[in-house]
Amino acid sequence: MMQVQRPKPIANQVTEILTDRIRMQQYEPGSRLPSEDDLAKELRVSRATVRSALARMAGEGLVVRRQGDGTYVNENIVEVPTRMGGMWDFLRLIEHSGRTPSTTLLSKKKRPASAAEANALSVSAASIVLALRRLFFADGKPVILAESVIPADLILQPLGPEDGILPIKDLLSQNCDQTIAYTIVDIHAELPDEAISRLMQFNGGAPILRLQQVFFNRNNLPLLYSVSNYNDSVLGMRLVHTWG
Amino acid sequence: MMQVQRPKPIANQVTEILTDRIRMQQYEPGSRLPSEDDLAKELRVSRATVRSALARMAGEGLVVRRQGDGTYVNENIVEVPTRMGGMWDFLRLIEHSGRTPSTTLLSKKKRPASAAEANALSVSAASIVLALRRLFFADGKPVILAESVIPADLILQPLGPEDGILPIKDLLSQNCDQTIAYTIVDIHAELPDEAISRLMQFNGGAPILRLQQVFFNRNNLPLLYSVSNYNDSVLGMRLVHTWG
DNA sequence: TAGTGGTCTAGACCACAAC
DNA sequence: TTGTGGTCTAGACCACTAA
Repeated sequence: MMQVQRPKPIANQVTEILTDRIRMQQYEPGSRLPSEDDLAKELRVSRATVRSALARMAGEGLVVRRQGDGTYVNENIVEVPTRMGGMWDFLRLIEHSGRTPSTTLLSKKKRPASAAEANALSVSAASIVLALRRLFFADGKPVILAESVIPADLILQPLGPEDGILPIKDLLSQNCDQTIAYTIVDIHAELPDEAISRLMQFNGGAPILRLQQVFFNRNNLPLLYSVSNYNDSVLGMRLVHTWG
Repeated sequence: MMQVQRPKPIANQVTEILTDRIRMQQYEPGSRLPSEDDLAKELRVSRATVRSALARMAGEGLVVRRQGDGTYVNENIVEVPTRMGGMWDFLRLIEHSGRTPSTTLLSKKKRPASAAEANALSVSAASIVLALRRLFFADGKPVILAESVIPADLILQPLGPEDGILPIKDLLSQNCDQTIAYTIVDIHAELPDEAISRLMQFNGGAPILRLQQVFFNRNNLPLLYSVSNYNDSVLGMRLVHTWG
């Protein structure tokens, strides 16, 4: 099931190299990186390629660039999961917060879509979908309860017993041969109902974050609709937004 | 107080032109844009410049690009405020949702910083800050209650009577000569206390979204700390995330 | 003034999808 | 096969900051 490894784009490799150096503190927080010309010479690539990598890292907030001065490691950003995929890969998100992640598959079944699901996925009412209910833990404590719904006709390869706990990105790739291009997220504050409170071991009346997401591929085909209940008293939700 | 207008970068102008054409439906939702070569010829710029503009628009989800095929207007994105600034400019955000925005300044005063504020702004405990409490309305209904706090020593120009209702971006620019480079946002679900419920005209026990933000300039200097209480039952919070 | 990042160009070649 | 976007290069010039 492993895909063939075609050579990665040079700019991505440069991004990885520089990101690794920052993570390994080879470039210390707050310090200045070598100039674009120096990096280009060292890595044997053009300055444009280095710039493309640095622009991406600046967009994620990992570095700050100052014209006439230099490129600096952003010391405020170290613990923020600013990577695109990382935000919706709950296991990595929890791990990133310094806790031990784990997950269980509560249920996996095919059923007719609800009205809201059919609407979100642009499929006809009550058409068949595969529904996965999953619970994610941080240090053994439940933090995220997610229900993901996929149109049944997208599934090319039946899910094996281990596939239910895969990140959705990988599940869509392996079982549907689909790649996520973008997602639209609606964020709401909710009071958990009794079923959710029980599963997430709530006792007080604390509110939770509820994220409703639709994932699309490059052809604007809705791939997956997901509702995540997010216990933000345990695991904070943090974003970085860059300007320009 | 108007700044001099230096010529805008060509790539930004191209971005604006193409974005306008999409907004004006000159390029219809779902339709294919002219090829990069054609746009470059038409606008008399290099293909690299066109690509820079299109890459930005694709990063915001406004268009979808398909190698070997073309660049398409994303029909799912029309109402999503994906622009970087737009997310935290509440007046524009409300306007974008199709309602009439308005705002009032509840209070404006200098006072010592709280412990949380001093920590967020990296200033010494109880140093003087300017605090603005603002309430934003959509069609006359209160939707966002925000308290913004600026270190007093950043303020070069005293705030006039009209400055209290400016977007923070403009306020920081005009009165502090500062530009926002990025912001770190923490999102939580909260039950509003009695004071907030009264100001936002709540009656039931519905939870709200609370956003805590710190805005930084390119020198990593904290400029402003803001706590926004967000009535998401009136005004939904929606984000777009692109991959790649 | 020297060195940095910011912008832009022209051109080459590749990967991919539609016809 | 053709045309599209994806990648990369080399080089020029500009804008800004620090010394």
